[in-house]
Amino acid sequence: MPELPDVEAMRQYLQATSLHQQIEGVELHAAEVLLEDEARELKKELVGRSFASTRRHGKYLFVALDGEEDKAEAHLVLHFGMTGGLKYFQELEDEPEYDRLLLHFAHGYHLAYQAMRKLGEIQVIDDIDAFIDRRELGPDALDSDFDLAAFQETADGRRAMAKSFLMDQHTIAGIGNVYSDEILFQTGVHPRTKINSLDPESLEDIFHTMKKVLQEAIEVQAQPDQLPESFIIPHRHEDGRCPRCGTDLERVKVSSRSAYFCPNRQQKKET
DNA sequence: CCTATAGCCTGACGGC
DNA sequence: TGCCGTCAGGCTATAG
Repeated sequence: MPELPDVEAMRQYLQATSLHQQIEGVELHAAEVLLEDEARELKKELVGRSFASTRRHGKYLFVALDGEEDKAEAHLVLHFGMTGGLKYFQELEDEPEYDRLLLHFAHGYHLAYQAMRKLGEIQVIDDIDAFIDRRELGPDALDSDFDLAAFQETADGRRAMAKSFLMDQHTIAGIGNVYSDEILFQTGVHPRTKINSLDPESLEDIFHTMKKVLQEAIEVQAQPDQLPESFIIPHRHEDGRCPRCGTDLERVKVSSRSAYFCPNRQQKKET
């Protein structure tokens, strides 16, 4: 589930539940591939400290660690891959399946990072901006500094298909398979349209729709069943029909991902 | 520089 | 029932 709105919902969730509680224990369960550092280092970094604040960039969640003065600035980095999530709970019987990182707080509550498929990432870093640079992440899609002019600049000269363009984290950080479908659906652009073949008005429409769709999804905590029926997301499955004209939705591969679209409202534009 | 493709990881589901 | 292929809202490395 984790695209920008989902990660933002998790950020708010962690922010609301897990700040300012001392971490007493750290458990790792079959988490090797998720860890950049040695597991022992991760535990050493976390135990005795607490979470002070949160920040998100694209699909990455950063949690600042508070604590001993002699320790350097540090942030826990969480990336959720395709199946990751967070759960805060009190009773150990509520421990979720496939939890890879389990934190025990001083007052008896627990926070679990769980992920069935180990495609995510867990590590501790000292500098968020350096991390974003190192990963060559593009601007966060919802960053207010990322305005229309900046968007037009990133699109300039790009021959990629619209869907691939929106999903490229080096270009814009935060949009994945599902929300790229939504943005293109709402702008009436076929997912295989080449970015450099779009007229300026369509490109501008994509930009504004991108901001609006992501914002709206955050407002409902990225829960698909809370999104408007007029979105394509609730209908994004085999047998799904366009909520605006009733046409059977089609599915095509774009960059080896499944793109759902309405063949009536999203006509392919040849280059 | 750019874009497209395989591979990583694990489980669910449908067809034979 | 068991096996096999495909698919799943991720990213990186590599090939063209």
